Amino acid sequence: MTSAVTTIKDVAALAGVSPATASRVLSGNPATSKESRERVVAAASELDFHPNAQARALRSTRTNVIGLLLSDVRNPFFADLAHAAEQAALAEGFVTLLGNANENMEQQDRYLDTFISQRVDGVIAAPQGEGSSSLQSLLDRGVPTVFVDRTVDGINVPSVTTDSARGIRQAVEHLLGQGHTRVGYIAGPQTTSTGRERLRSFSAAAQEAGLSTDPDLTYFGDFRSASGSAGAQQLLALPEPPTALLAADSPMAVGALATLNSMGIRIGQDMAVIAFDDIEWFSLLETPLTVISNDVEAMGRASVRLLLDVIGGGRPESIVLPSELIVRASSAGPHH
Amino acid sequence: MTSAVTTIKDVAALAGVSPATASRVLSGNPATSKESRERVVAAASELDFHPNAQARALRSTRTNVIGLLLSDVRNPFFADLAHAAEQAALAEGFVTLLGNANENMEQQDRYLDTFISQRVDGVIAAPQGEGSSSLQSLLDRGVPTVFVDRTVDGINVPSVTTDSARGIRQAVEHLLGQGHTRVGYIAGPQTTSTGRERLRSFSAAAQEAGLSTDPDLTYFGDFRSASGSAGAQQLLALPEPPTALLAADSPMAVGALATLNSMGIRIGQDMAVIAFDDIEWFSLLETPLTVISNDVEAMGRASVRLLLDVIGGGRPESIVLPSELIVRASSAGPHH
DNA sequence: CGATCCCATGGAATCGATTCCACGAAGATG
DNA sequence: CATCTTCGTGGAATCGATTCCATGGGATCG
Repeated sequence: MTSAVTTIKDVAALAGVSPATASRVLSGNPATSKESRERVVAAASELDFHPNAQARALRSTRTNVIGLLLSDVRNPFFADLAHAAEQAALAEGFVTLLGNANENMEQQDRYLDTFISQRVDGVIAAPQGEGSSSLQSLLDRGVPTVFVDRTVDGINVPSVTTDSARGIRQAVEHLLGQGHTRVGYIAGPQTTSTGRERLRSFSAAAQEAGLSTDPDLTYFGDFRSASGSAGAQQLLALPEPPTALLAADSPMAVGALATLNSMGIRIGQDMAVIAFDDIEWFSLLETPLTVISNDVEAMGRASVRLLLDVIGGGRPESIVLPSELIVRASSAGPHH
Repeated sequence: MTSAVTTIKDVAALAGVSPATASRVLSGNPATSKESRERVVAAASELDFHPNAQARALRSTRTNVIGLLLSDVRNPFFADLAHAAEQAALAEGFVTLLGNANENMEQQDRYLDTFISQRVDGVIAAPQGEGSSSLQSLLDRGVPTVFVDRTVDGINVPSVTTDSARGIRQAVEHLLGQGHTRVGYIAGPQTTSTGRERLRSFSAAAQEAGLSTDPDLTYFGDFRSASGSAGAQQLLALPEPPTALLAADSPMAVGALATLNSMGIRIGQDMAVIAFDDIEWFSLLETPLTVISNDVEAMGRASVRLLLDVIGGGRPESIVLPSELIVRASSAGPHH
């Protein structure tokens, strides 16, 4: 390990040109001769030169880093989203700083502050809450930002979201068609736009379809599996329990399934179950799960595309992707 | 949006001190008076000052960024690992650059080069392959590095791995006890240390236990679910098919399960199945899945702990975590 | 053939923090 | 009361790239 780090000066010296020329060659500036291009490239590879990204960013005010703020990569939905976004970013020459907010406001703000300090070129966020001062700082500084999956009321940045109303309406109508009238809803946290929108859509659809609007049929979870278990337990303990359950995301659905299994309640027979988000293995369950699916891959790619547009100075329109009910065996009629 | 960015000079001016003093206060240098501390902190908050991480890193040669190189976050094992590592790093004041290598050598090298350029303070990698020149560059430069889950032969860096031999031996003995003698093995890619070690352990255990060592009973997959499906198909098409399957990771197990389901083969009755890695919902399947489990959370945390030790100049011992068979219903005896 | 333009180039300033060094004031010691 | 520390401070150098600006040589044009 040679203690001295190789800098662009070393490369320039070896190539017999000035640092300015070496820099031009290495950063693709066209104002260079073929001769110096060859010499510099050879020298750089000879010295195994890796330009210092900090120095470069300091002067040029571009970092080629984007910040990706999610709730939790352990949720398959976000894992897919993270993978799609990261791969799309990489293809455009960006690397990804990952932040898991864990549905926690403080951690979200901590990451947003870090993104500001890191001077990331842009941020893709699945935000939560309302009055985040860090989010406001980010926008005040003009850091290019797009929302993905979720939005924040009153903050106008381009977003890629899912139209959950459509899938939820289909689900409600499907359940009604199967003879269900009391449907338990395991809601997401009302601090997220998706949590709110899905609950609103469900309530509206339930009312229109003539399902019971008993408020006890709604349980407020937090998008994590433990709350799905708790929700299922509470709903089943009602004097007049539901005959069907709809969970607002897949971890809560998993939690609910675990509860049902452990109570010996047969899914699709004693209890219909529908989950939001289609996860690969949901179709492998004893009773394949009926789901409201959306295209996560497309969402991840679209968010990067939008962000690049914003970075480039554009003002792209927000994108709303469709959701759709996929009927499998878990949503059969009530047991008689 | 004021066009001028606020720098530490602005903070210093507002606080009535020099930039040097402001810097000392903001970076926690104890050589500061209470008075200037208060004034600087107040000024910084008043101006919503976020120090430029690039400038700081350039001078101080510390970035407070670590690079995390994984195969694919969509694999729940790596998602759990990423989450644990990222949270542990955050608690120590580090943010995480995420790289998905996708079991692809070029992409791995691309990320390692990026990590070098970004001058990350350390790298946690689940590597693959052998003669990666980028990996060699990383180590030649003395970038603190630890391996997690996987290692590279001939490269001596601290690592956190799983002793898969133990769990595999238990699985083989368990299957033998259930009367199985032909066990199909869906192996991981032999370009990874885990792929090799698990195959070696399985072969050794199978031989010792007296199971069939027919080479056709081994299918070489790539740790992705499609190869699990293909593997199950090929193994079942043998003239003398196995009565049990062991998959070297969870996505391949999922693929195999999908194939078995679609062929109408009943898991735990017509075919025993055991998977490596315990995923939350494996116990929710029609036939809860017998697995070889390991503590991913602990692995993630340990890798950060080791890395911090290396960054601090230590030479920590590698850690090997145990694996253990968890018997559920999917591994019953062969059907008669 | 002289004036003009273009293009590759090098020198030097610059980005925004940290840190070395020197300095003066205050407190400790004999 | 003189000397020696200790401590907080500011000025200036520094990290390693990019980029502005000036320059000289060759091609182009009238």
